[in-house]
Amino acid sequence: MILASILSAEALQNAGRGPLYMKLRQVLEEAIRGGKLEQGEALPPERDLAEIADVSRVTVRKAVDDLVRDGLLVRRHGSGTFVSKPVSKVQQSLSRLTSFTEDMARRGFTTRAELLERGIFHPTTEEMVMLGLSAGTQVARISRLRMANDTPLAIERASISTEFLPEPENVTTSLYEELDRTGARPVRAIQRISACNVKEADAELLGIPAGAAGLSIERVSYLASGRVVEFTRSLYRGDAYDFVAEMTLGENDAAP
Amino acid sequence: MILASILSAEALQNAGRGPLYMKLRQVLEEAIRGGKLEQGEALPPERDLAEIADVSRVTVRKAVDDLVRDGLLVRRHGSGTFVSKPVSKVQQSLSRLTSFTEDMARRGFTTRAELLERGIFHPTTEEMVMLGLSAGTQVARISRLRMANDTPLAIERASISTEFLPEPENVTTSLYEELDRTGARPVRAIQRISACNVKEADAELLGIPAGAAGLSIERVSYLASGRVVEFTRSLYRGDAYDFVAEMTLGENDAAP
DNA sequence: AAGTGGTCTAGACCACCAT
DNA sequence: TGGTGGTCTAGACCACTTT
Repeated sequence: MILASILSAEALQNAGRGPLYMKLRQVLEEAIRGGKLEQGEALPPERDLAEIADVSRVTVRKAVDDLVRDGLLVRRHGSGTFVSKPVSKVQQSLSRLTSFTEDMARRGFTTRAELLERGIFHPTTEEMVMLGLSAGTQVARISRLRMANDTPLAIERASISTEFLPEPENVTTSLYEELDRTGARPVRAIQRISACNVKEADAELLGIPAGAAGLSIERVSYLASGRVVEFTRSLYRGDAYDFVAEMTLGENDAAP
Repeated sequence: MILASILSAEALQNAGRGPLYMKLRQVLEEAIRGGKLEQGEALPPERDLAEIADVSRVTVRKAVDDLVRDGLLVRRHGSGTFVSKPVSKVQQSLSRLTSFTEDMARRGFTTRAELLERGIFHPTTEEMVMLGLSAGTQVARISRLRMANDTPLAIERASISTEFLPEPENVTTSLYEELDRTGARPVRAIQRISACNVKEADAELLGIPAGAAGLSIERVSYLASGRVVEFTRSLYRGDAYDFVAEMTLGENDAAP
């Protein structure tokens, strides 16, 4: 076992300072980043690691926990712990309003969407405010898990006034295509981008560990008339998605 | 102790399903979000929590770990565990190129910057590529911890060709002000925004737990001539900063 | 000095996966 | 069935803060 020398109790003594689990974490991290452990390769079982490094299994788990959170390792229950294959990043330009489907197609990715929810519901207070719904009206909701090349990339939860999308079941691939058909394609959108730690349930859908960083994007789309068409919350995998924005210096503030 | 009833062993039995630490986490989370625990209020000591809920201290720590990672609780070594005060979010528009200082001043925040590093150095390979430096030339670096109303908000690490910033020690508040003075104020910039889990060292500077979500922003700024002026990596607290982008639908792709 | 969080241990049992 | 990760325990000692 090659790792025996890297992880020997003596090696740990000489590793960086701090608690044992940090030293162990650091040694493992260097082994991974340094290529001593190849992508997809299995780590020794936790019990073996504990014996090799002469620490308790709890300490091994704490070190591995960190590396899993950082995305360097992947645990598979009952199977083992493996060095992850890095996900290549995808970029989206912010200067142009496009749908996820159009966006990915342009890059040559095959996209797929798994339907999580689709139908007509009673609006939440937030939906009423964002979409400008009057009391008693209903709202169409479409929640989808977006995949690019069969890797989950984002969860998208869209709310649309039934006025513009009376038949949500017609939406199969692109929401914007269907809005085109109903004559309600938005021409302007405002996005709010922030970072968050992905909660357990969403993390499971995206295939990432709970607590991993995600890009949360709230988008409100407008018709030329100024009316709000849709309100979408998306959650992108932080390790797989970049947003690119071009900005210019000038006195031209945002359009009305 | 009010918590005794909320956290009693029986209450835990009836809480959501899953492992003990998840139930405990959920009960605590509901108590916090439901306002049963006020902001700034101290949680009972871990040992007490363990006894109240009739679980081991390790299990209590695992539940609390999660809530600390999510930012609902703050641990203070030797002092206690407290319900965090939420940080109000700040927004930055992406449609206009502004400096941090200008940006915050417009919102009425008082800003302060703690200098982390400032001087002239040998460039890294990345800096040479990004700034288009020729071999043997040097690079000016300014790293600062940005604060708004005395709360750390971002770490900013800027690299500038010495051609445009021969005397980095002149930069006190705004980098752009100094570039204005040397006649090298950029007119265009491209930003790449992504989410990441903040590493220990940076987390400490920002006053957030390691692993919390951060917005990583890489910015390359250009002169009107097209030359690159600066290359900046910023790391914003995910819980305190939003980026807002306005987009329009159209055939107008990004400018050359 | 007393109380708090931070780390660590040895051992146990369960749930899942491969064979 | 045997090996793997997932959870849990009781108890110990250390480091830091408060009094």
